[in-house]
Amino acid sequence: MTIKDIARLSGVSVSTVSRVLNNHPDVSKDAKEKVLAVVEEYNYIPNTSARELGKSSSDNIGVVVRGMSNPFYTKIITEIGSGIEKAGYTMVMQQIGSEEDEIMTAARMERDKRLQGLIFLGGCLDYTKERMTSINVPYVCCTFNNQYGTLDKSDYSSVCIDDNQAAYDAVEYLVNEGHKKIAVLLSGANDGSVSQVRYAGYERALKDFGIRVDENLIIELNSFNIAEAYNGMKNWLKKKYEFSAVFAISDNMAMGAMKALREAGKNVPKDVAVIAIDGIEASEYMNPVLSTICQPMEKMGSEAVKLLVDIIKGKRSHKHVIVPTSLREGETLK
Amino acid sequence: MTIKDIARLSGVSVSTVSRVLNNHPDVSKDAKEKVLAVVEEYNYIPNTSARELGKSSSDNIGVVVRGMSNPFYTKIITEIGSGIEKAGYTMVMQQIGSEEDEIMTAARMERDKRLQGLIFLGGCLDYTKERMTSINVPYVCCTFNNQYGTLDKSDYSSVCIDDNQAAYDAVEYLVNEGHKKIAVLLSGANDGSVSQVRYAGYERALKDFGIRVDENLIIELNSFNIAEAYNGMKNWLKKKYEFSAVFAISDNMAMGAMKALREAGKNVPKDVAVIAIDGIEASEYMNPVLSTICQPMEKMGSEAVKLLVDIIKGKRSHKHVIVPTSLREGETLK
DNA sequence: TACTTGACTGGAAACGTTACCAGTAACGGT
DNA sequence: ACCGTTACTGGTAACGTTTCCAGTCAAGTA
Repeated sequence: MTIKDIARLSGVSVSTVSRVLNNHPDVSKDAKEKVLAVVEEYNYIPNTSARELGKSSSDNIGVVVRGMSNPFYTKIITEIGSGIEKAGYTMVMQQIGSEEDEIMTAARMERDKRLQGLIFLGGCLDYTKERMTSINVPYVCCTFNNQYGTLDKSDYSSVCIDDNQAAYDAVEYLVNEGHKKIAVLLSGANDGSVSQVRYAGYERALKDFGIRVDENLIIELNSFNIAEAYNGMKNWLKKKYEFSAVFAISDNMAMGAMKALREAGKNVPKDVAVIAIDGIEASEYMNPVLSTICQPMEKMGSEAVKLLVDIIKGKRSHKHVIVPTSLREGETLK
Repeated sequence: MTIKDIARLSGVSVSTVSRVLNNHPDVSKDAKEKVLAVVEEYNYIPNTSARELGKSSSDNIGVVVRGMSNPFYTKIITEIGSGIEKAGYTMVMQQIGSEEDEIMTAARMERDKRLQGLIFLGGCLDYTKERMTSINVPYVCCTFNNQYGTLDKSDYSSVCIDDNQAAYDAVEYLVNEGHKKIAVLLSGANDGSVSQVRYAGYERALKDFGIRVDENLIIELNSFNIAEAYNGMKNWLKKKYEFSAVFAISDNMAMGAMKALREAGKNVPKDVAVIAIDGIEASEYMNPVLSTICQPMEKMGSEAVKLLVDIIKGKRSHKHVIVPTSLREGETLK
């Protein structure tokens, strides 16, 4: 079944069929009906490859995810997927490990799959203006915004929370409960991005509240991995530094850390208060329930898609969206 | 940059360039080198649409996921994604809600994206022989195997654990601890599939150990959703049925249920023992650590891809793989 | 020597669309 | 009566590959 067969069967030309299928104007009601009837009858589906070749473009939107194992991303991806679908595009997802280069991956994808746009999820700070020249389609950074990077704000879009402020808020909650020795659980320089920004918020808060930053209370991990947080915390606890609270820059880390605390005989929240950022579902079912600054994951996903699609269609220019956070008062604070 | 340009620049014909790019035999070493040099120099990437059109086929493998929100699937998807990538194919993923029809979705995808094969993740029991005739490429069912369905075993492949036996094992552990009043948390008929099979294992075990099935101890939910398990358990607890253990057919459900138990003042495991099936990462970090029958998620994902690719390439015929489970002895058993 | 084989090559017709261009017919305004 | 416009239509050249076919040339064989 090709467009030619449809043309023959409905008694019009190939051009007319193509016009009908693409909702072009200038086609008579009569012709339209005839064509659609035949299309319906034979359950005809156009050949995507041929269509893409003809148009020299596609309806593909690329999604590059760094570290999909973090459950925080799952919800966002789900939302992005259905958003892309609904907008009539196709999602082409590529997950990459921490060692791979997402910009090169994206550039390859862009050409290979003839992408119309890109969404980066969980990216890094090292997006530089020069490197991004290899990307020739509009892109949206979801969950980070290259705040300290060299990118030109008018060259891309972003959807994220105010990470610095979220961290600040978290620390403020702890300080208000009387905590002064606040350990911070973060991911090392390589994984950069969000981790660094949130750390900056931690530092800013401490400074504001007149608390000295204590190097010994900084627990640096290599990733956002839950198991690693567990091990990292376990090792750090052996050093017996004094502390009364933990600020984990992600729920996942907090979950790992809490297990280590429990095993070390520390009661949360009696002995140690814990707060984090993310608001994933699992952490709401822990015992005790994790107190955390929630990111509106669904909204972030749908917003990223909406933005990108509008930009692709030329309906708007690049924009940087800061979505609001909310506190989940769990049982780990006091 | 097209194949024509490459041909011109390397002084050979288009055909030869095509042959080089596709690793066809019968091309001289000399020509091959010249072409590859030019390809390298100009960083040429073939046009996928044109290639697909020319071959009237693609390198796409479809993945249809029902309910990606269940973290159990995330790991499998990750593995499937990288497996497909490594095999030189492209993953086209489509997630569907509980109300959508995955067979129709798959059939549409197959034609639209010119799929070479399909992987179904988290499917249903209602795959019937007639309905599956709309799928004309090989497919692999991952995490379920249509055990009670009407499909012909030689028409498809599957990779899953022995769900019936896993449930049996779980119940056996409980019985060995002396439990007789074992509540079961499962997902209602619509969501069928795995839930039904596991329930059958529960029943079989009870029968084997001389315990009567008590309708009151069957807690039926509408999905595998954690929040729903929480609410379902909460409501069920109001009925004050006597019970000493809970068998949840999935980790996610167990996590929801445990929160409800906690809030009802029931201590796990002192008052109530809990066991589940899945072995997701989060449940290992709960307090208490969930005891569960682990599925080898990575293996299941990679196995599914390997099987499918081999079948696509004609290297083997359909096969049904049962992967082994393992017990994670957590802290919810005694 | 003549004939076959094998290794390699190029030309060109597909593949199934889109988009441009030219063309027709009907209709309104001068 | 003529022209311009509008509403529609069909023909056909792209789009960038793959693949088939026919060919060349050199080496091996009878």
